[in-house]
Amino acid sequence: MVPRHDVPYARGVILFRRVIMDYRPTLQLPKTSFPMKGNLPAKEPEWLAAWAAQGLYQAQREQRAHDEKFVLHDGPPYANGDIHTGTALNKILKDMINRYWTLAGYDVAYVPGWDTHGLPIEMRALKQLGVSQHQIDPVALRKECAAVARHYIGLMTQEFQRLGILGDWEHPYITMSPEYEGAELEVFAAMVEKGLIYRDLKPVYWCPHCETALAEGEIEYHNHRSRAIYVAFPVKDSGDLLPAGTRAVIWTTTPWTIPANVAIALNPDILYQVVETKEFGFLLVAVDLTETLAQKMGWTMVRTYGPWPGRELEGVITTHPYLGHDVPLILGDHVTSESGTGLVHTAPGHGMEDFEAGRQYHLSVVQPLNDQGIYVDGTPLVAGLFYQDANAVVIDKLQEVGALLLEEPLEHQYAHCWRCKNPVIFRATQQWFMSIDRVREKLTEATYSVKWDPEWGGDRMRQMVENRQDWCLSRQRVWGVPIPAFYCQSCHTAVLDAPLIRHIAGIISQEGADLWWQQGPEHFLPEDYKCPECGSRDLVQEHDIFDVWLDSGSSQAAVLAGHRHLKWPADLVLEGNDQYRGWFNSLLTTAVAAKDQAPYHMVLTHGMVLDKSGQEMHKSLGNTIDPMDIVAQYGADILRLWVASSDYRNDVRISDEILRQLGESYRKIRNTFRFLLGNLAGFDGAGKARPHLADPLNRWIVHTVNSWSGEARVSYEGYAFHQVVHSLLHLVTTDLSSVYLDVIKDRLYTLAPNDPLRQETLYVLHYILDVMMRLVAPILVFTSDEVYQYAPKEADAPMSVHLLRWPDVWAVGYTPEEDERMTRMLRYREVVLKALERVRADKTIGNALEGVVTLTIPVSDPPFTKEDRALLTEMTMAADIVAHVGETLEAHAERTTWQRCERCWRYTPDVGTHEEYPDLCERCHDVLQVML
RNA sequence: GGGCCGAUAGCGCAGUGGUUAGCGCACCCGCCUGAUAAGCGGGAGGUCGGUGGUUCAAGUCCACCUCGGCCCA
Repeated sequence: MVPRHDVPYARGVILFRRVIMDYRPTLQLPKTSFPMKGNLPAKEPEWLAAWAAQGLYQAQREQRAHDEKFVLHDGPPYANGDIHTGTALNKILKDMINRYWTLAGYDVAYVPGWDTHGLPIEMRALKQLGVSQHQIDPVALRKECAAVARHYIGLMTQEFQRLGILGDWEHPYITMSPEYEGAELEVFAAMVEKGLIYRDLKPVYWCPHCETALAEGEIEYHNHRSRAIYVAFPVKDSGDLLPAGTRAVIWTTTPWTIPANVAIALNPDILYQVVETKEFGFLLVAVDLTETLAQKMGWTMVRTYGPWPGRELEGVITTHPYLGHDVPLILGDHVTSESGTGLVHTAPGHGMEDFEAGRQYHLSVVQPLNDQGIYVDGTPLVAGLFYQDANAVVIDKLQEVGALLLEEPLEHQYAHCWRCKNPVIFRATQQWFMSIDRVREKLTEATYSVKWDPEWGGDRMRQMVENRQDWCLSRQRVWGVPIPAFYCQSCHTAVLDAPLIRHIAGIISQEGADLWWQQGPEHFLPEDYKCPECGSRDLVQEHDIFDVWLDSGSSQAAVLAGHRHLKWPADLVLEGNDQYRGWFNSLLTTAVAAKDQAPYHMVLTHGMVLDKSGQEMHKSLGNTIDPMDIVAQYGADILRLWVASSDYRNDVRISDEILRQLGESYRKIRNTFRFLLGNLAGFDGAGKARPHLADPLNRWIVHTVNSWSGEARVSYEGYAFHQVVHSLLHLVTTDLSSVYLDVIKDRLYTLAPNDPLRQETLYVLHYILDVMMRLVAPILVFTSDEVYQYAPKEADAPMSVHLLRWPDVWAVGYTPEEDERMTRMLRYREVVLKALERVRADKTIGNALEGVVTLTIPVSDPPFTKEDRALLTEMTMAADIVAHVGETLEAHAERTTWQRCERCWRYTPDVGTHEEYPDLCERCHDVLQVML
C-alpha cells in the first residue's frame, strides 16, 4: 500500500463550465537524471580517472585469482609514432575479446607490449641528434634511441588508455628492457644448441645508404626507372656446335652488375637458336623471343641455326665482353622466355637465384662492392664509383667494345629500403642465419595444431613456411640486441657457444645490452674461456645486432612463460593479416626452434583499415583519419562501436558518414537505456526472487531477450562482434522500442504503482536492462558503466559493471504455442498499423488510439479469441479491434465513436461511468480510488 | 607478374542452389507531444562488380575479367 503522504493529488482547473483535471501527477512517468546525451569526449576521461582510482584492473585480477586463465598475447606495436586507426582497431578488438572472456568468468590478464629496436627508431634518433651513424659513439646513439622509444611508449600508452583499453599499463613488456633482451638471448642459445645457426656468405638485400643488410620485411617495392641493356658475349668455345662468331645475348636491368658476371644461365627445356643478322652477325637467343627481339633491335635476319634445347648448350664458353674472363653457359630452372632473351646474366654476388645457380657450378662469388655500395680498389673500370654511377660507365664501355646491342629505359617495380626509400641491392656478405630447412617440417606440423580464423590463414601460413628461405638474423646497426658471438683472432673461427650465450644472457638481463658496446670481451667471457678450435684467448666481440623480428618473435618466451598471470602457449594472438609473414611467423619460428611447439592455440586476423571508398589510407593521399580526432569529436565508445560493428576479418572502412551513422545507433541504444532507467526509478527488486510472468507480452520479450543473449554469446565466442551489435540494434529498435516499450507505456504510466501487472513488467524491464548492460559492456565500456551507476542494484553490488559476469537466464518456460501466437499477433499488428496509417493520411484520425479496426483473418488461421482481441488491441494501441474470418489477411480502420479518457488517453466505451470523474474511464477511476 | 582475400540499397550488415533478395541507419511523407535536441507509423530506394557457363532453377556453383586489399616477386 502506498503511504498516504506520497500520493500525488490531482489538480483541477475550471475551464468554461467543465472541470478539466490535470491527471499527470497521478501517472507513473519515467524519471531519471541519466542524461540523454552521452557527451562522451568530456565524460570518458572522468571514467578513466574513476577506474584508475578504483584500481579496476587490479580488482579484476583479485576477483578472478582462482578462475581459469584466458591469455591473449599482445603483438607489440612499434614505438615510433602516434597510433593510427589500424592500431586502434587492433587494440580495441583485443580489449573487447579480453572483456568478453572476463564477462564470461575467466581471469584475463592483459600485458601490452612494445617493439623498440630497429632501424626506424635509430634513424629518428640520428635525425634528432643531427649526426650520421659514423659520427657518434654507439652507446650515445643507443641512449638516444631508448629515449625515443620511451617517449612514444608514454604517448601511445595514453592513447590506448583513452580508447578504454584495460590492461597492465604499469608493467608492459618492452623489447629493449634488460630482462627481455636476456630472454631473447636464451631463445637464441636454444637455437644454437640445436645447430640451427650458421654463418655464411649470402646475397642479402643491402641498403648502401643505411649500410645494413635488410630482411625481406624491410623491403618495399616502388616504381623505378632502369637502363635495361642487351649485351652480346662472344662464344669462345662451343665444340663446333655453334657457327663461328656467335655471340650469346643477355638482357639485364642492372648494368652495374656486369662487372660481377661469371656465367650465363639457360633454361634446360627452352629452345635456343642462332640468328644470323646483317647488323649484328650471329646471335644466340631463345626461339620464342626471336621475333620480339628482331623488332626491338631492327634486325634483318639472314638465316637461323638450331634450334637446341638449353641443356645441349650447357658448358659452352663465352667471354666477358670487356673483362675477358671465361663465362660458361649454365642451366637454371629460374630462367624463362617471358622477357629478355632467354639467357640470363648471372652474377652470384648480386642475386639469390644467381647465387644458387652459381653454387651448383662452383662459380666464384664476385662481390666488388663495399658497405657503402662503392666498388673496391682493384675493380677494373669502376673502382671507387658508387654502384649507380657505374651504370653509365659500364654501358659506355660495352658500347665501345661493340657488345651493346640495345639500351632501353624500363619502368618497373624495384626493391627499395623501407626506411630511407632508396633502391637496395643484392650483395653477398657474411651474415648469421637460422636454418629454416632444418625446422620446416616441424613448423608445418605446428600449424596444424593451431586454430586459424579466418580458416584460410592456416594455408597461408603453411605456404609462407614452405617458401621461406633461411632467416638472415644479423644487422649491421647498433640499435638492437647484440649477437653474442666472438671471433678468434688466431684461427678466425666465429665462436657461438650455447652455454656461453646463456652466461652472457645472465649478464645482459641484469645490466642491459649497452654494456656490449661499453665493455670488452673479458667482461662477458668466463675466466679461462678459450677458443674451442685453437685454444687461443684472443677473442673479439661480434658487433652485428639481431633482426628485430627475433626481438618480437621472442615475446612468446620472454613474456608468456613465467608470468604469474599468463601462460604458455597463449590462447590467442590477434593482429592484422599482414602478420602471417611477420609476427605470427617469427613467434612460430622461435617457439618451434626452441620448444618444438606452436606458441598459440589460435590465430585471429583482422583486415586493414581503408577510407570511405575502399582505398588504402596514406598520408600522401590525405585520406587518413586520426583515431584521437574521432575520440575528441565522437568519443571512444563510438570508435569502439565502429570496431564492433565492422566485419573486421575483411578490410574495414571508416569515414565521417560511417561514424555519424554509428552516432545515431549509439543514441538509440543510449535512449533505450535511459527509458529503462527512467521507468525503474525507485525499483527495489534487484536481487530479489523474480515473479511468475503471466502477461503474454512480458513472456514474449523475456524470451526474445534470452534468444538474443544466447545468440550474442555464440557471436562473442566466435569473436563476431558485428553480429552482437547488429542483433543488439535489431532488438533495441524493432522488438523493444517500436513494439514492447511503446506498448507497455500505458500499463507503466497509468496503472497503480503496485498493480501486479505493472510490478511484473518492472521486473522484466530490470532484466532487460541488466542483460543489455552487461552484454554491451565489452563494447561500450564507458556507457555501460554509466548505465550501471544509475541502475537499481543490490547493496553489495561491485563498483563497476566490468566486475560483473554474464547474466543468468530468466527461464520463463515460453512455449512454441505461445511463440506461434505472438508471431501471428505481430503479423496482424503490421496489417492493422498499415490500416491505421491509411486513415491517418486522410486525417480521419490523428494517432492510433482514435482508430477502431476491422480485421479480416484467413480461415486457415486459428480462431481469434477474446484474449487475442485484448492482446492485439494493446499491441496496436487501437481503440478496438473487431475480427472476422475471410479470404486474406486485411484490415480496415475508422474513427471510434467512444470518448477519450483524460487520464490514460485511451478511447473506451466506459468513460464517464462514474459521476465524480466524468472524464475518466473505469480503469483510471479504479486506479485513483486505490491511490487516493 | 604469382598466391590469398573481398565486392549484395547512400552507409553498416543478413542471406542452406528453390516464392517478388532482406534487416537497421540515413532519406522522403505523416503522427504524437506522458522517452521530447526523444518516441511511433508509412514510403521510396537493388542489373546482388561484369561477362559467359553448369542447372528445371544461380546473389549462392564453375571459368574468365574489372576494381580494391594483404603477402610475395
